[in-house]
Amino acid sequence: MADRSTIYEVARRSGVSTATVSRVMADGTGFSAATRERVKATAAELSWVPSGSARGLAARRTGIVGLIFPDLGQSGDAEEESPLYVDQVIRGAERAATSAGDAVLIAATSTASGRDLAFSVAGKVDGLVILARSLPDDDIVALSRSVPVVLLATNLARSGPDFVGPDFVGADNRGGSRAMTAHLIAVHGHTDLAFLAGPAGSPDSEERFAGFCAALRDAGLPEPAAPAATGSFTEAGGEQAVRELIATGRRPGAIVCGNDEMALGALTALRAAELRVPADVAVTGFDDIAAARRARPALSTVRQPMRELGECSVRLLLSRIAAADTARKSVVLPTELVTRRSCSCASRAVSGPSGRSPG
Amino acid sequence: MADRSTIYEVARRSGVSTATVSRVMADGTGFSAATRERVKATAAELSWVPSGSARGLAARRTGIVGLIFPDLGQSGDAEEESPLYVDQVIRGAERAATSAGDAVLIAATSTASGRDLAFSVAGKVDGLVILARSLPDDDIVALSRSVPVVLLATNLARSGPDFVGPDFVGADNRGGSRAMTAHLIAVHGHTDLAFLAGPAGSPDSEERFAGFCAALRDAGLPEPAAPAATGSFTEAGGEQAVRELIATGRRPGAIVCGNDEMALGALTALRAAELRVPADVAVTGFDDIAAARRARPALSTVRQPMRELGECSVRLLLSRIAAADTARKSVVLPTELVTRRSCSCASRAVSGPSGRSPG
DNA sequence: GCATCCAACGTAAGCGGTTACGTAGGTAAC
DNA sequence: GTTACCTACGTAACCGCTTACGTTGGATGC
Repeated sequence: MADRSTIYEVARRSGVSTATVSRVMADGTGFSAATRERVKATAAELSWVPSGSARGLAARRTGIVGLIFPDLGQSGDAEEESPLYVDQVIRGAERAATSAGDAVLIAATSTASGRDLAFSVAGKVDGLVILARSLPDDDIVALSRSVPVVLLATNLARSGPDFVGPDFVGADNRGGSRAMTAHLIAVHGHTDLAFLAGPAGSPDSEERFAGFCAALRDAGLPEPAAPAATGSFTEAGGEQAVRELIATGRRPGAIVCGNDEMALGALTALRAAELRVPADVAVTGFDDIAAARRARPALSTVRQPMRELGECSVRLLLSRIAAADTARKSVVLPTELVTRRSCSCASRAVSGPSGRSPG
Repeated sequence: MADRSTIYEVARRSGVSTATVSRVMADGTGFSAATRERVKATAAELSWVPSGSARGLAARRTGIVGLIFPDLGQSGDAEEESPLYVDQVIRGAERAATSAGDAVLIAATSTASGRDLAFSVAGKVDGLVILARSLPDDDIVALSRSVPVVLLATNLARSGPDFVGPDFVGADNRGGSRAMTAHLIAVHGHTDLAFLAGPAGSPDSEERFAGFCAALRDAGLPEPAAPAATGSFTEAGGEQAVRELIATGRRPGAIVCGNDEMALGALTALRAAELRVPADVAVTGFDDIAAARRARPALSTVRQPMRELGECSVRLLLSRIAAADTARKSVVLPTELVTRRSCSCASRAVSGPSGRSPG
């Protein structure tokens, strides 16, 4: 509690200068073993902890990285255990940071306070990891002008000629979607597949659609020019999109959805239309949120390695902080196929890496 | 990236002094609207964010609170989604901090690095919330000498005459256990109940045992002098303890376990002994970890309000930071009874607050 | 018309470390 | 016995803010 003692006090009592105390505390060199012990003893005796603020100021390095994530499930998840999606990322980030001697500052952006919060955090850290859907692109661009930023699982839409965006870490959307689609074709014999896209302009959705198309091409099936339907990345969006699809008279054998929420909505719409899943139509998602496993039927999906994404993004951020003026990097982590009932699989999980590529 | 500009640069370009810039950025008073806009514009133009370190140094307040938690499930939870226990606390802490304008720094202590990590964090924050099982008591005492500390869901064993421990926030162990035991007696008619205690000296275990005894007393049943068995707070501990209990020839109608892990172990031991749960013997846990719901039979247990605990501990910490020299506080939050198959209940969840009391 | 008061600033002394640079004393080389 | 060099420190100039205190100029009171 008595946070009163300073490096001066410790130096005085140890009979050395503040420089020496500083060197000892930083595990540096330039002092004898005896001096080291004396200083450490004095510090312990005074229960002195060097001030992070003073250190940060003088050394121009706080030793803190910030993680900004969207505050999903503000309400309504009293019953539902909230998607541990974000939690895994947090844990991964913490682990990577700690093992590098840094700490992680977390902040959830509720749409209201997002901008101010983010800027407040930006001042306290050496760099920022920004998770998808935390902030509008403009704010991200603004932030990245005052502090190193790594984007996680999202990418800036704007890619002008000389615009160099922040570093990026994400999962292999294309490969995962391609693997899932190939699975539906090769294992379950589907030939009439429909893709349910997320909001227009979403890089995630576009990449997943590209993977879907690639798998069709691979199998020699006709490749659609555009997704069969489009909606927002929500249950309501998926339900709506499938309802409209059905209304057009289309009856695909399988529906590949842009994400799990949409797939969940798709299940609802299909049930309402008295179509059985997977007997009449197979449904797949993307992300493997907690609800996917609990859906009836359990949802086949593509899992993103959340913890690894968290770790990876912090590592990338730290390397960027250490070397500011190197080329922009982007890292793509492999996804994992999770096959459950909704695609007619009985097995628990067939896993397989989907690919890995530089950006 | 160009984190170059300082308050001096902003002041110069705005034609004011640094004091005015500072006042504007802190949303203070003592400047005209015109000045305010000019400064804000300049700041945005330079994409300047005030340095948290410099602010912290000058104002003696970082605006950061630290949360220290144990790094459970380092390995082996590839299949198991790790108990979201801690994650809920983190989210709660984040919410409370953010709404007070602060941020949360998180750090997981793996037994190896615990001490150093904690002290490193202590220097960067205004105060610390320390979750149960993160650190040995000695380290907690040491930390609390250099920074305000709130203990979460654990309490220091040592309570010497003039020893004033840190503030404390926890769930109503006694009330929760009492309610569960009363449920077993009143609803399911049990009269021969056994308590499976955690490690000796654990305040949690002791309080839960006390609640167990109180319920027996309430019902006019004989009250044991000591728990029927004792083990560590793990599955192995619970399994072992029940095996030994059975070996003595004892066949209680219900086993009230010190926590969920022990209860899970108990299920295993009972199965091995060919005793059916709940037909032959009822089993209950404490905590409501994720695995409790998925156990066969699903485990009846007592849920701690993790998110609320996180929120509450941060709020308490912030009030302590604001007013250092007030009496030690302790807050006890009510628990919730969660009845599932393992106590013969079919219903999903019967909830009820268990009590609330000052310390 | 003059004292009073207040809003709107400016001045400058820290806050508690880090670190470039300087120095003393001892050792090795020749 | 010098010179050169290295280890183990000390000196002091920052790092970029906050804030107590001082100042100014116009409005107000009488």
